[in-house]
Amino acid sequence: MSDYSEYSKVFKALGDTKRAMIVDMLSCGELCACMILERFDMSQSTLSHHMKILCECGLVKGREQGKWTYYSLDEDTVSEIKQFLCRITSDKENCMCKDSDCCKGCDGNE
Amino acid sequence: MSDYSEYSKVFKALGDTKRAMIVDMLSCGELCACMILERFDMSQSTLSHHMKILCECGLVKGREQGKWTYYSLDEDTVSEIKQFLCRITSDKENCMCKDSDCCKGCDGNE
DNA sequence: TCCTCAAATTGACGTTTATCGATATGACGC
DNA sequence: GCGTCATATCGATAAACGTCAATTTGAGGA
Repeated sequence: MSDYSEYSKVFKALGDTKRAMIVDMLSCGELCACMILERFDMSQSTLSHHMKILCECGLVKGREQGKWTYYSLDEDTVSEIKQFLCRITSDKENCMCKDSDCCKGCDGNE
Repeated sequence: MSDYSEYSKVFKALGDTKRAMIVDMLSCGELCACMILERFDMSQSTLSHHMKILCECGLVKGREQGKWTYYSLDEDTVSEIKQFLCRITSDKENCMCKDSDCCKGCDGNE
């Protein structure tokens, strides 16, 4: 049904403080790598690595223009991950937990 | 301003497939550890470790009752993490990126 | 008071991650 | 074509992570 492992990549990406900050920065619009780098105390190779992770999970898109690479949020993925987060944290009428032998607690079940 | 590292813990917790599944299970209501364990192919100590991580980041609450421990989602944290996700992914009028030397792109800035 | 059972903790392991410096790639201007 | 600049990739390293089996803790029942 829901692809946990796909979205886990996104959560893993957001699980790093600096990557969460990068996402926050990009939420205001496209930025080129050097602008992002300026804001952080990290090497260029480390930033590049973080951007790769953000891109690979789908949260961020890269657009190359000459020497520069511009990054921006992928709004589709953003909205998907929000939906996913809502889905796994909200009660479901037909949840698997509602049938048979789950959600009764140990007492009622043994 | 916003405490990235606090919420990064929550994302890190959700970044593991199995923990995301556990959250999904708990969204339908309280469950005791043994019920969760039944659903997974993992050792009891591994489950206990995952539950600890989920509790420590605030996503899940544990309630001990006799021999058993019942787990449930902490709705406050759930709502906070949703808000945080929205915040870092949506455009902000007074975003730090809107001032001075950011968001102009490299061309306009050097 | 024992024994049993649920859960947490410990210690070990192999894997993944974050980071860096160094190097490679590829675009631009001369 | 040659330096320079922006990024990406590589290789190394130390820390963090997921997992298990074994042990400990603590509650309940005989």
